[in-house]
Amino acid sequence: MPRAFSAGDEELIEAERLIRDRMVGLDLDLLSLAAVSNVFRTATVIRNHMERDVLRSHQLSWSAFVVLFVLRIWGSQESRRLAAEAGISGGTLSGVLDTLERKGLVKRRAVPEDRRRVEVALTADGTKVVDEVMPAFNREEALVTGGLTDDEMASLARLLRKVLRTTEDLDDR
Amino acid sequence: MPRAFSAGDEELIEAERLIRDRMVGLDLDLLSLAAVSNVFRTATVIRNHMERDVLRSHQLSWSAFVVLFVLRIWGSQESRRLAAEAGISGGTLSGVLDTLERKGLVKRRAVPEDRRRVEVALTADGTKVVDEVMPAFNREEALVTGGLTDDEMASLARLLRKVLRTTEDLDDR
DNA sequence: ACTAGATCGTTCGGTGCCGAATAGTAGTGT
DNA sequence: ACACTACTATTCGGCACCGAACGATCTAGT
Repeated sequence: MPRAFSAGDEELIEAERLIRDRMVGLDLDLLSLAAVSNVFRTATVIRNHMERDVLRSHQLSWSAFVVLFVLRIWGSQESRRLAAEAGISGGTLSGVLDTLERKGLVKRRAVPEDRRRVEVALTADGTKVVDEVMPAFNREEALVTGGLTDDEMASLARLLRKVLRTTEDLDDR
Repeated sequence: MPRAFSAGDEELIEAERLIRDRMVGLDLDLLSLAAVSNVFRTATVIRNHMERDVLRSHQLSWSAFVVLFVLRIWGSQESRRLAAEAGISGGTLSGVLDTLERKGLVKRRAVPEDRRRVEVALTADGTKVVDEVMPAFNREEALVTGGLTDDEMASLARLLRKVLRTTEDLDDR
């Protein structure tokens, strides 16, 4: 998303005016546009920051880390649920699991009752990696949210959850 | 990010308790964790929604649309700035521009004064595509933020801008 | 039993994405 | 003039990503 949407309040207002001028007649909802744009821009910047400063030194991609984290917190999972929790498609998960299995951080196991399904579990090495990375990751999370009070962090999380649920409801239809 | 972080307040609290239990001794900042997690989860869900319901029918990827949008609003750009505005690396932009140029939506032009640089401009077709897609895109933005009041949307944008700026400052060091 | 349909994980094609390496160009100092 | 440094866009390798197509497996209905 365009940088100027997010650089500061003054620039935001100017950006909105510019958009309204260039898109005259298109009748855009600029409040929604600004809110959604900032979600994307913030996510991109934080993700890049995390990949560079935390994950790279452990040779982990973003999705690989998310998968390991989900397994660490919620325990062994079947592929389908794991993909949903990690927010990636089944096809993508297959590739990520190939990578993680090659590194010995994760293990696939056939489910006896239903041979279509596969259960994924952390190995001891995998557990060790999450426990090393997670604190470093969380330290950076605290840094990037350092400009917010506790109330603002909670408020941010609450507003995002609302948008999230609304979008999921739209998709479920 | 894990679904349970975001499904609702009760589940969030349970998820936090679960994380604290599983990660005991790691001393995590759960407020930061929840805020950042929700940024990612929300961005992913909205992006997937937009790609499926708005961009697919126009054969556009997310980044391709962002590039077209930036060019439409801010006019012709040189590659370097365009990549920064779109939030992607220079290497990625080269590929995206190849795709867009192949479709005839965009045109590269050498800058006479400095032959290293390249200026990118929308074609007439490209302009037409943005003007078709943008209103549909914005309608979906309004839908996904439909659960928020105007004040909440503005507040969400403001909090995200704060996090964004903090992260950018971290990266600039 | 048997078939029709649903559901699972994987594979595949096309694209995006990054960082590193590269080639070409410009500016600076000597 | 010349080297040195800095900067540009591109190419490349490796991984991620999606949706569609696929093969294997389970389930329901007959």
